[in-house]
Parts: sequence; C-alpha cells; structure tokens
Amino acid sequence: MGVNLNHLFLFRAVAEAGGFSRAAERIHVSQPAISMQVGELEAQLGLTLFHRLGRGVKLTAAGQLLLGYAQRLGALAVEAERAMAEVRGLCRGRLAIGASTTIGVYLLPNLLGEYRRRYPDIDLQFDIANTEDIERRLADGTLDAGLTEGLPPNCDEIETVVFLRDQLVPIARPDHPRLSADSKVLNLRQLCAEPMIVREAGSGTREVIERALAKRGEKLQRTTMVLGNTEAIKRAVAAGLGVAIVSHLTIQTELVSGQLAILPLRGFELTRPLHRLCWRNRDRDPATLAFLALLDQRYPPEVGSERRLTHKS
Amino acid sequence: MGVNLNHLFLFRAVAEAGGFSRAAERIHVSQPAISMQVGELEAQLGLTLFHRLGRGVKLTAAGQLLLGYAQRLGALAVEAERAMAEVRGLCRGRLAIGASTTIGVYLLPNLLGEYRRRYPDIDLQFDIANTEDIERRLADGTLDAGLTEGLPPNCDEIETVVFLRDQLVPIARPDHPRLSADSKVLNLRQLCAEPMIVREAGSGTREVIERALAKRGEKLQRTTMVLGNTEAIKRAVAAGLGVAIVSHLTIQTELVSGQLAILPLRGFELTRPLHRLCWRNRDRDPATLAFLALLDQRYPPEVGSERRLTHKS
DNA sequence: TAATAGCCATAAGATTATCTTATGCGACGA
DNA sequence: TCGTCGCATAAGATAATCTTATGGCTATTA
Repeated sequence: MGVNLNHLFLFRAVAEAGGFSRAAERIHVSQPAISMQVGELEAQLGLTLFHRLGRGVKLTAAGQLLLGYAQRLGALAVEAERAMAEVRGLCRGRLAIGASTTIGVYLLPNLLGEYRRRYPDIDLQFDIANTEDIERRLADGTLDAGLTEGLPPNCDEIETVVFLRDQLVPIARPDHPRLSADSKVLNLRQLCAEPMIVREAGSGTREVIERALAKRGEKLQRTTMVLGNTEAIKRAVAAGLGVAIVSHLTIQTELVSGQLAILPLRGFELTRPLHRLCWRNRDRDPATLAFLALLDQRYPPEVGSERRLTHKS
Repeated sequence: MGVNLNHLFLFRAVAEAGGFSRAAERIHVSQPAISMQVGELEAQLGLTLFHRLGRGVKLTAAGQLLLGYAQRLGALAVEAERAMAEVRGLCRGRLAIGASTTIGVYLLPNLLGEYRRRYPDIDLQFDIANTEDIERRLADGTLDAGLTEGLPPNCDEIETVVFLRDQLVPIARPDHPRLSADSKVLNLRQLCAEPMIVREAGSGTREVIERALAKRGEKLQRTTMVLGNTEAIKRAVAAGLGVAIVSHLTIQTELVSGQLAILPLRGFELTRPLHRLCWRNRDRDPATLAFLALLDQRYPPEVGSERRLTHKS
C-alpha cells in the first residue's frame, strides 16, 4: 500500500546505523525484514535511497532528502504519543465544572483545591450557574460535570447521581434563649413561631423548606426579613435579627468561630439531595473521571440513586 | 503493532466526515474497517477519541488534540512524497560534474547549457580539476560524474567509458607556406621539422604526442616555444610564431573566423580517448542519469569501451 | 591469489494485520 | 412503537510483514 511510519522508521534506522545488518540488530528485527521494507520504499518512490557499498550502505541524495522528512515525521509521531500519554496520565487536559451557588461557594473550592494538588497540570475551570444553564452547557460539551441542588434534568444522555444529602438546619445567634443551658429542645411548631429570616419567594431553598413544612401541616409564622443571599441571612442571624434555616454546608466556619449555633430540633429533619451531573460513562475523559473519583471518595454516592429515563430492559 | 499513518489517516477521515459510515463512503473502504482501525487506535492510546452519539460521532478532548497531530503528520507525509516525486521527475536535485581542462573549457559549457535548458530546476555544479582530483571526488561522492582526458582510474567502483576520440591536429596560421594553393600535403617527417610550439614537459597532451611520434620513429626537431596553456599556444600560432598540435575541440571558433587553419597531414592520425567516469549503474540518481543520457546522445559511446578490472565471471 | 568473513538480496513458509460481508444492537424520528 | 440510521462485532478472506535459510558480492587476511 502506501508509505507508512514503519517503512520510514526502518529506513531511518538503516541511515543512522550505516547498514542494514547493523540496523536490524539494533532494533531487533531480522535483516531481510529491513531489506524488504527499504526495498519496497525504494520501489514505491521510484528512487534509490542507499548506495550499496561493499561494507555497509550510504545515503543517496534522494535518501538524504527523505531522511530529513523521516526524522521530522518520527519526532512528530513521538510528540503525538507523548501528548496522548499526558492526557492519559492526567498531565494534560481540561476540567470544566459547573455548580449551583451553595455547592460552588461552600463545597467545591475545597474539592477543586484537592484536585489541583493531585493533578496540577490539568487546566481547571469552574463556574457558578443555575441548574438550567449547567444542563445546557453539559449537553453542548462546555462543561464536563455539574453539581446542582435543583431538580435533575430529564435527559437520558446525562447521568444524574445524588452524591450528598444536604441537611438544612435552623440556626440562631449562640446567645439565643432557646440555646441556654436549661432550655428544652425545640419542636417544629416552636421553630415556626420564631422570627424567621428567609430567602425570597421562588428561591429553591425556600421552596424546599416550605414544602417540607406544609407536608407536616406547619408553616412559618413570623418571617421578619427576606434576603436574597445566604451570606446576608447568616449575618442577620449572627446579629440577632432572628433565626433561619440554611444548609449545613454554609455554616461550618461560623459554628467553629462561635458566631452561629444550630438550634436543636426534635422530630424533624430536612434534607435535600445534591446531584452530580455528567455524561454517561463511555464518554468521559480522564480528567473528568479523576474528578468523579475524587468526588465519590469524599462523598460516597448513594447506591441506586441514579435517575434515568424508562428503558426497555 | 504501533500507530502508523494509516490509523491516523482513517481517524482524520472520521473526524472530518463527522461519522464512521460517512468517512468509509468518502474514502472507499468498508465501515467496519474504520471501526476497527479507530478502535485499535483508541485501545493503543488508552483513550476514547470519539463520543459515539446516536447519529454520528464527535471528537473528545483527546481526539481534538490528536487530530492536530494527525493533520500535521499527514501534511508532512504528503510533502515528503511530493519532494520525492520532484527528485524522480528532475524538478529537484543536484548535478556535480568534474572535467579536465580541455573538456571543461571547450566541450562541457555547451553540454551543460543544454542540460540546464532541459532541467532548469536541477542545481548545477561544475569544476575543472585534474584526473586525480576528479577520481577522488567521485569516490567520496562530491562529484556525480567526471569527464577526463587522462588515464582512467583503476578503481572498479567507477565505470569508465570512452565517449569521444579527441583528434589532435597540427595547426598553423592560415597564410603558412604549407597551406598555399600549390603546396603539397605534409607527411609526418615534414611536420616534425616545422618550428613547433608545445606544452611543457609532463603535460598529458605533450606526452601523448611524443609517444605517438616515437612509435613511428619520429620526434619533434624544432620546439621553438614551450607554453603552459592551450589558449596561449593558439595565439602564438595565430601570430605566426610556429605550428602546434592541439585538440580539434579547442579550435572550432578560430577555424570559422580564419585565425587558424589545420595543416593537412598524410598517413598519420593522432587521437586520444576522452573518458566518462561515474559510479556504476545501480547507484546513479536521476539527475546523473539524465546527464549521462544527454552525453550519450551527443556523443554515442563506443561499444565495449568500458574498462573494468578482472572479474571472476 | 585463494580463503574467509561480512553484508545485502532473495526465496519459501509462517505469522500478523487488515479488509470485506453479514449481522447485531442501540438511538433517533415518525 | 416501529422502521431507519449508524456503530460494533464475528468470521472468513486477503494482503502485508516477519523469520529462517541460502546465495552472491565485496573486502579482508594469509
């Protein structure tokens, strides 16, 4: 057929070894194999590549010209293989992650820090966006994976797994009367009677809370304040303006520093699933696989949590 | 085995056609052939190169990276083949010819002019040197062919063919008494008695002359002048300082312009063989072959004139 | 000069790569 | 839910390539 890299590789070996036999020995093939390949190369090009001297061979003018190309082709091929090996070995690549706000602010930075430490050569990209955007950008390939609080998309190409159940907990200023030593544990009704700082209507978090309360026949009695930002809510609570229900993820620092405290609550637990979104298994590249592995290591996924559309099987 | 240009060519076809079947159709191979080659490529690299979507395929990140290399490799391979085709088609190459003085000055310029006209893209190089130098430079590859007056080298690697018998003729000023209308044709003894302008002792030309005369029992009687240069001899003869014996090749112009004339001589003819030297057949490149063909066309070689060392056969 | 060793070419047979045809399986659109 | 499209797989055929054995030519050595 046509000329391929093998022909050129053998040709180069001969040129550099100065003889067919020497080249054969050096690259561990039989001498006739070299004879044939070089002969075929010469036949296909219609040119003599080597002067056959008694002892060894010497390049012809055409051979010298070809040697330059053979070397360049060989070097390029090696470079290509190296590049591929780098992708395989996570020394090269790109990882683009999209996350919804809470995850993006309170969970992902740590995770990506660890990722960067493990694979410092991977180009890291990270965006905070709403669920809809993440879904769209996953579909068009702009993102490799997404982490969302919202409802998973109804698209079969995208795998959706719950990787963590986020606890929503009531918080208050540490000197809140309900936290005094002799105070009893709250029940749900008592909590609802507290002055409550909430997110705006339409917020996913608020909807989750209200739906859960409604299910228990309760509703918030005193929404003293409506804020559009979790951080603002935390500060308002820390200032003693009321209590609030927020994701456990968002208050780690404040719990440690004593700026906020969790109100003990009895007989009620409010969680929402956090979803890991990405393309189905066969299409993931190494950088993405490594990210998913890291995520699964930190937050073991719930078995059977994958949500997929109806299948024939 | 290893990755070769065929794998990459098919890979590229798929990437550019946007699907296995489309690529197969476009390059006239069966679709499974593509599946297998791309599959093997992926297996060898340990990477997925294409996202298999329902309809058609799409490059992965690794695939995009590889595509760049595949394109560069393909382009380089095409360039190499084109370069080889140019050498084959005499659109590229070098021709280095060495010649002894007489041939170099009076014969080769015309010949190389014709060569240049036929193959304008061949890089032409042309040196005048003595036979020994030419032989050496042929051996080390600095020259592709040599044309000499001297004795051929006793080297079996170099083919030596007589391509022309150079006539050495006696010349005189056109008003020389021996050229008058009623003068009779010279014989050899009479010529030897003329005042003769000769090359220095040791010159190849002079040796040839003296040997030939000695063979006939004659010798030059009156060497009036010794000059180291054929052109000087011609001018001396034209000035009426004597007669000389020179190569027929060197006096074409002067015969036409009437500056010199040939002395008719009876019963004696002096020729010396001119040799064409070059490597044996199997090692000649196209540019050299074309030169030899041109030489043979202008000066058909004597059959059986090739001189070679003793062989077993 | 003859014998010898080194090196490339060739032949025959075995092995490996690659292609083709036929078919399966999953995805998409009506 | 059913065809249709497109890739994957299997089996058999073909072509490319390798290896061992051998021959011829060249250069070296006695």
